Amino acid sequence: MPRPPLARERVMDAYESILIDEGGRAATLDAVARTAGVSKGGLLYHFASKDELAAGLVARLEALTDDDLLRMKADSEGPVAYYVRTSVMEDDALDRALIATTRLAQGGSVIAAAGLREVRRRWADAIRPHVRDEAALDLVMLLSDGLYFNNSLAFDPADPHGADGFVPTGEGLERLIRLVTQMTRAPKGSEPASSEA
Amino acid sequence: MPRPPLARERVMDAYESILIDEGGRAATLDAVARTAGVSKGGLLYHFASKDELAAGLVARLEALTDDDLLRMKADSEGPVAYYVRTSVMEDDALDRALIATTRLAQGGSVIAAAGLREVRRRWADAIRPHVRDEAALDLVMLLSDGLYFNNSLAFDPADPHGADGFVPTGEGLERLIRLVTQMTRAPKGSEPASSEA
DNA sequence: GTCTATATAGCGATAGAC
DNA sequence: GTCTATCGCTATATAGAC
Repeated sequence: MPRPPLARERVMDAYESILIDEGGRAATLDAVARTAGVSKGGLLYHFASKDELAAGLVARLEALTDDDLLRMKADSEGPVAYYVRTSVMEDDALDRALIATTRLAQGGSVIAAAGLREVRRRWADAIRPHVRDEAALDLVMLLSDGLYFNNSLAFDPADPHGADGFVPTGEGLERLIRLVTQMTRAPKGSEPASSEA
Repeated sequence: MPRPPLARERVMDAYESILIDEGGRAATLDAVARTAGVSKGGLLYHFASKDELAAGLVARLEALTDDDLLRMKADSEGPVAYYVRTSVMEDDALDRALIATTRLAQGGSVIAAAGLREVRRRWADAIRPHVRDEAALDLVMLLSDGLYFNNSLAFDPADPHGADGFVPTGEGLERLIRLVTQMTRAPKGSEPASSEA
């Protein structure tokens, strides 16, 4: 990798943070530059337009998704439990990129919406061999989408009522994971690692 | 009801349509007025500010939700099947208000986010007595959220690949509904219509 | 590679005629 | 109740100095 300049990464981080904390409308070039500690001109050297900023975010999301797919494969609990568990926002790099991209997509960014569909497709492909059928796959994917959706509606991170109890945590989450893994598990000795159409 | 002026409703419809088709950023006063066939001044007579426009949308969403809760209660298949089935966008009035409000919320509108949480709470309260436990309720609610979320990512209504196969339809949807209703059904003779904490 | 200064356009909202 | 005209602000993007 050509290892990107530090300022570029700082701009990207600032863009992400503003999208997450204040929504798409607040993510102006001015606000992003100020938060990143550079001038508007400095920002525009690295990202020549707002569209390039969005494209940079999608690229970051896709790279982080690749990393996550490797961790998912290696997880001892299995992909379904891993996927559902990691869908409750922990504020790690992947969660942040995902929420930020979601905000952009809802604002009308075509490139962000396409990026979201692409990473979702990758996750679905990785999970498909481990569930019993397409209905089970739909269930797992949609459940995860629902978790991210609810998290993405909580704007004020200091407000514990942001997600308003719709995102289970702790024991509630564990019970949900047990319910879903039981409901979707592929029959023993079917296709634990094979390919499927 | 004092029956609102026609122009007011036309403005609201236009606002909704633009939010759905082009996203929150495109929903400017100019664009809304043009689509509604009134001038900007005319629009601002009915809605004195952009915030009032957003508040009007939330009010419409809440009214449509009340209607839907009545239909849900009366549905012969039961609330869970009804709720999941009606979560795949059919482009009816409720779906449109819900997607439009979602767009606003993701853009950073606090009032829209609060409105969404409120209607979601009403649906959850109506469904709770009909499922086995809180984990089952979480599952149903999150699944529905996931369906709406995916639908809300398909911007171009002419593009059938917008939701990219993640939203099951036809037989796929029926299988999903069967899976979920079986998974969450309350034990026979528990509390089919009682109240619960 | 980063800055300041500025061009240009679009937005929300007001004022006042009809 | 609806219109036109316009103000003041903010946004994206460019030009050019350092």
